[in-house]
Amino acid sequence: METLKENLEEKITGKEATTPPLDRRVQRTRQLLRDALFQLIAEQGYEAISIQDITERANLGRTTFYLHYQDKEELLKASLRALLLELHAQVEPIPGEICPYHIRCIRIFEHVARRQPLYRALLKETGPVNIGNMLRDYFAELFQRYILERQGALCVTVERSDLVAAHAAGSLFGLISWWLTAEDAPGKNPRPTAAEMGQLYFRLMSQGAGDISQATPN
Amino acid sequence: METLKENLEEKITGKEATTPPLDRRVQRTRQLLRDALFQLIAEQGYEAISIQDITERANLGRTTFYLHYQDKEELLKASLRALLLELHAQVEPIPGEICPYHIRCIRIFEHVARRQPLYRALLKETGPVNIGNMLRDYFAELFQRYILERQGALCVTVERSDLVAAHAAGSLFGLISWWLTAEDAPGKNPRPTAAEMGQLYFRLMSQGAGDISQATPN
Amino acid sequence: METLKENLEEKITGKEATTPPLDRRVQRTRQLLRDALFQLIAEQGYEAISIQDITERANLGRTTFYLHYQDKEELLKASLRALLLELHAQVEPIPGEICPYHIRCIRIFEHVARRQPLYRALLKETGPVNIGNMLRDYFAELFQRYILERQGALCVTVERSDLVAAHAAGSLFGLISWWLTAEDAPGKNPRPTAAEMGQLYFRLMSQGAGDISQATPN
Amino acid sequence: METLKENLEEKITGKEATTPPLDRRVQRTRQLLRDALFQLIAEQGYEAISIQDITERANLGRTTFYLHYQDKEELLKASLRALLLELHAQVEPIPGEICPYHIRCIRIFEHVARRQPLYRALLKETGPVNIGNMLRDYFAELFQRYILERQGALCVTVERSDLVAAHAAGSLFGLISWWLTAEDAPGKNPRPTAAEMGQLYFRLMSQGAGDISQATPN
DNA sequence: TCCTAAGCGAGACGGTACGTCTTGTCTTCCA
DNA sequence: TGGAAGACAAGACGTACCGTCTCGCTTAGGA
Repeated sequence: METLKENLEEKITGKEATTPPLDRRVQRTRQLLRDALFQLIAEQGYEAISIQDITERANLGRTTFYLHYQDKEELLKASLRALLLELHAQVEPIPGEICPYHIRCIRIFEHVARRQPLYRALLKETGPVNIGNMLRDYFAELFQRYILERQGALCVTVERSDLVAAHAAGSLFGLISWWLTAEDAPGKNPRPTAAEMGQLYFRLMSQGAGDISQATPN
Repeated sequence: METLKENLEEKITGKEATTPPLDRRVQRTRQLLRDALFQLIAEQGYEAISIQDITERANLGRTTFYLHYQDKEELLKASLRALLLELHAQVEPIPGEICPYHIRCIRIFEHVARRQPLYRALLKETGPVNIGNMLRDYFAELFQRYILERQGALCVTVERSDLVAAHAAGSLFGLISWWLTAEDAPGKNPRPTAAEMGQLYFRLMSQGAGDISQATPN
Repeated sequence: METLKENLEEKITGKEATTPPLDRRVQRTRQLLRDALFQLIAEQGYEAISIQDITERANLGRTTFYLHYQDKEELLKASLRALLLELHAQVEPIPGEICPYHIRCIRIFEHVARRQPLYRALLKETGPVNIGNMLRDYFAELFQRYILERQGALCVTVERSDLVAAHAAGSLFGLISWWLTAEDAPGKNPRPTAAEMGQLYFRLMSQGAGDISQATPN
Repeated sequence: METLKENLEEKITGKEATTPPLDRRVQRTRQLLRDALFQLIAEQGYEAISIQDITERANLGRTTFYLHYQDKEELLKASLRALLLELHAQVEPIPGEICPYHIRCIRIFEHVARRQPLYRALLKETGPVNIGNMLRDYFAELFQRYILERQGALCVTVERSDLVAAHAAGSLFGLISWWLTAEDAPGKNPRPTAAEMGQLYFRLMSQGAGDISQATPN
């Protein structure tokens, strides 16, 4: 069950992992590029950024960028992989820890809260890579694992586990999106806390929004 | 409650609606541009399209594009508004018709099925506009309307109706995404039909995926 | 010897003369265009003017321009022909009048003085038509006529009369250019009057700048 | 008295002279652009040339043009400066050489003869820069220098030396124009040689076209 | 008096060139 | 060898004019 984490780690270091030590300068340069990208995304959104912008922010020459990444997109992917790894580390129980699922749900929202400006930018304007889809895929994998563990206890047959995972991931994605966009206007209900969001999400997953089967509108 | 439809209609025709006749040539030209855009999106994805491409496909001069739209993005928005209007027309009950919600859910998937290649491209690679968010917003509005009608019958208080709408929309989005991506490989379960998807979606909404509260994995 | 005047008149009215009456409105419209052009040339120079500018200044629709002239250039030519006709009328002696050549020289500068802003703009920045060449050609023709009348009295053989005409025209052109550009700064010699310029020009033509044959500079 | 040459050299190399080495590639590229421009001017005239045309002829990318010159006009100016420098080098006596003015006049026409096609195009159709005026200004400077050296020997007072220079330059310009345009038709006088033109020009300058003061035409 | 042809305005359209911006490649130096 | 600097090709962008066209309005002059 550690495959996910390993997968992510592999993905993040990517081909970088192949040449093991890899000159510290190189590592430092790449880190500078990644940091610059995330800073700029939070400020202007992904689309508006040029490679020039990134290297200027990172105090590097434009040519240097191409020594490490082919594309703005490749850099984005690498950076997102790092972000997901961070998410994973903060959500999954540490070995030996008992951590029921609803706690993990809360932890997800806590992670998002910590990185609020970045997520806000990422979710609002999605570049060619579609961070949304990447997140959804990760969430789907997360839930599929759970469903497989609990098979039989759910009203959904295992064969459709991927489908349910898509449902859960989509919902989570929608909720995060709503949460980051919701304003804390006076007179309105205050924006829920991360814990409340996590609880609510868990309830929506397990029980749905209520029995609406006899609805006959119009 | 017809505001949505009216809104959409207003938005699509936009300022075009103000000067009622608006030279048929203009209407035709804009239609050509919209059609060309959707064709090309299905073929290459949004990002890869240049304005040159669009006008060539539409058999128009490049300059003409700028007489009608500022941006590739503006054209996309107008086109998406038209698509949503189409969706709306196919989902909402015609006056006098009785159409319970689960039927509407099925109709949504039927609409998607009809426009499969387009949706596949739109959902996969999202440009600056994020069709996903637009769809989610529409779905959210759809469900919020329903929740308001049925308030009391749901386990969610009305004050959080927008939150639940975000959940429902996100889930729907996730399911559509999964549905369009799922392949019909032999040995695997066959891809569900639109009706099955609609039913399933309705059940997930109303009852959730099952009681998973006592989960203690890991 | 009146061919020149007739030529000019023919040229100005151009094909317009073919359909004799030619609706007064048409005449008026063309006049408006010509006036607008000269105004704008004096203000911005020829190159910077767009057809839009001309028609706006003339209070006409852009399409209307093309009903009368093919080009900005064609309009310029027509306008210049009118200007040359004016020059001719003011320089040539009226029938019966005795008018020695040095008087005509003065009249040329008087004409230029009257139209100062226009000439300044025309000489400084020459468009594709090269008003300079047109003027030079006219001057050359003027002097050639004189040379032919006086043949024998000049140190230049008749066979080279066109050459001398080119010399005279070029010089005149240079002097006008200098005259229109020279500023009347305090401490400097005051800018010569039109009469002085005419006299000087006549002297330079007939006697040259002085005997410089024994020069051995450097 | 060497200021002129130095001025010209400064102007040609322009700011390019400030960073002495200036990558040979840059020098080569600019040379290619200049050559392409002159070729095309001789073929089609200045106005008809697009920047595209220039860079294609020079085997360069269109963008590259803008790395070196702002405008077609700026390139023209730079090219003309080089041409004038060439003229200057061929006309002025080399140090120690004794070269009376009438010889220099001949050399001017010899230079023009060498560059015939170019000059023909430049004089006929003058773009916004007006090569004519640039040449005239150079000629004027040339003659003003001479007049200052010989002051007293001329019938024109020194205070008006600029005026006489304008006369001389204009005349020279007119003669060159005529010379390049004159055709060598059978039955007509043969086109004069460069030496003849130089001699003639010198005589027209020093003695004028003859005494025409008692003319009473018409 | 009507009505019919012409002048004219408005503006959609295709086309060409412009000057700018970004990308990715390459080459040359420097540490 | 990693990185800086920067020339260069390629190509899309949005803008500005151009010249053509179609559509109606108005305004005479001839029936």
